[in-house]
Amino acid sequence: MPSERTRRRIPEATVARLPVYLRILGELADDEVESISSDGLADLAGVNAAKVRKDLSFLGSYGTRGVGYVVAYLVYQVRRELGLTHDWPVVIVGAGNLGHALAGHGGFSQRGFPVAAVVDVDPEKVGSVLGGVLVRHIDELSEIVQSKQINIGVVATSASGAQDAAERLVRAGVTSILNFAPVVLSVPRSVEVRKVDLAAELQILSYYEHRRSLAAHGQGSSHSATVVGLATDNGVARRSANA
Amino acid sequence: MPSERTRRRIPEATVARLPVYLRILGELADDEVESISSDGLADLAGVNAAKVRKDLSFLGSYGTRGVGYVVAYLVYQVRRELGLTHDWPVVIVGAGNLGHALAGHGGFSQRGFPVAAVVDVDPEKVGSVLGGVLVRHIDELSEIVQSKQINIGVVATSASGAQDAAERLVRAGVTSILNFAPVVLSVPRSVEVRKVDLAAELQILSYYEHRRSLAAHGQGSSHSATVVGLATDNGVARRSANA
DNA sequence: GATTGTGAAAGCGTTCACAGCC
DNA sequence: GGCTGTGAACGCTTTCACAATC
Repeated sequence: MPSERTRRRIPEATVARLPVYLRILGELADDEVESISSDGLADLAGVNAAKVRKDLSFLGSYGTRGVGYVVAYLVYQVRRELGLTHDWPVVIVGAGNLGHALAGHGGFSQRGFPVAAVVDVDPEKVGSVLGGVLVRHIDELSEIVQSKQINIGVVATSASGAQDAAERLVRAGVTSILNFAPVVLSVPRSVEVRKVDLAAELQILSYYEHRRSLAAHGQGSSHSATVVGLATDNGVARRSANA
Repeated sequence: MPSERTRRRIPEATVARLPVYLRILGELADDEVESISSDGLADLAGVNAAKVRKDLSFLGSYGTRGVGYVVAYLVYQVRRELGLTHDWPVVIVGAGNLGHALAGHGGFSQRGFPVAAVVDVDPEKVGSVLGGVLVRHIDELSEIVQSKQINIGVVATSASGAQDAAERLVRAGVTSILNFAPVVLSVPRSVEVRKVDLAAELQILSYYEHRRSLAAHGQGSSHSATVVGLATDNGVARRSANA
């Protein structure tokens, strides 16, 4: 009999939404809200209620029909599923602009990801203090990762330094990487990589802006009815727009 | 006859990958590579060749059978599709840690998104210079957006300031927002929002790390064969891993 | 009466596999 | 022979709709 703990794998799309639910549930708990319906949660998360119910059903049956979900209990279950029952110290590679901001950004430690170390290749930067953490030389990476039991590394180098940083992290024993450099990292399949590509995000927005301007100038193909939607700004209100 | 310019809408997933192809094509051009096959591009982008061909086919038939794609021509076509034939000035709201890093980050202007302005609510911060841009008061937002014809805004405030920042941006006339604050923004449907949620990214990595540790400790359900995969680290090689 | 949990349907996105073209 | 472009198959994700439960 497989342990009750190891249930079916959770779809990627659901995993990506759990942190959003978790944050909202935390806020509700702070406001001393005791329970919430899938509808309410959906509203706050900007998704629809069916999705919330499906997503949460992958964790188990933690709601009560006719009532909703008990906030505190659900927080506990989501945290457990995400592996947030203990802290995950991270190491940041790159003490430049971005590494600086990330180390100084309280949100990390606050949410269970204390910055255990910052390393850089540049000896000039070694020794300075970033967000309360001493910057060390990248050659010390292995020792740091080992001694502090770090599983997650953050690549905050320039594009040209990123692949090397990733390889060093992998060699040091890190198995998950969050990559801020605009490069496709080459790592063993066993290493999980997520990327945050700022320029790409802006380019995606640019695509939609561009389309919009084509439509607005009557270059729209069959129906320029979509343009009407643009005009139908209902001030600043949404909530349950996705229903 | 609809203009040749306004072709079928491009799937979201494809739009999200175009910036990656574009960056790689740019590097190839710098290296004076003249043409590339879908296979080669797929390799560099970390996806498979069928996906590259499907994606590019949405732009039109710009390849040559038996040969591949001419790099310079494809760069032009992708840029045109993404609306990158002109610059898109952006305004950053929030002159804190993150706003600082973003403004100082050369990558923005370099890729066609010059930081036209940084604004903040805090009068203390107004007047200082960030990444070569003077920080102005948020009350001047409308004037700035109007006079500089800004369509894209970046929310780099704290969680508590984000919704207000978004509303001000929308009122000022911005129609696309890149949100770095850990909040679900409520905006009119006509406004495009993309979010970058650092804590969420780390929590997603934590999920996979956590799973891994469950499997490693023999708590795996049916087959712990996946663990073997972990041991099969082939040093640091991947490329075409997705094929 | 309210709300969850979930099969079934619909909608997207990815991959296959091959005809078409150089 | 090599490589693109694409219909068709497949798989994942979302949404619907309703029986089960409080």
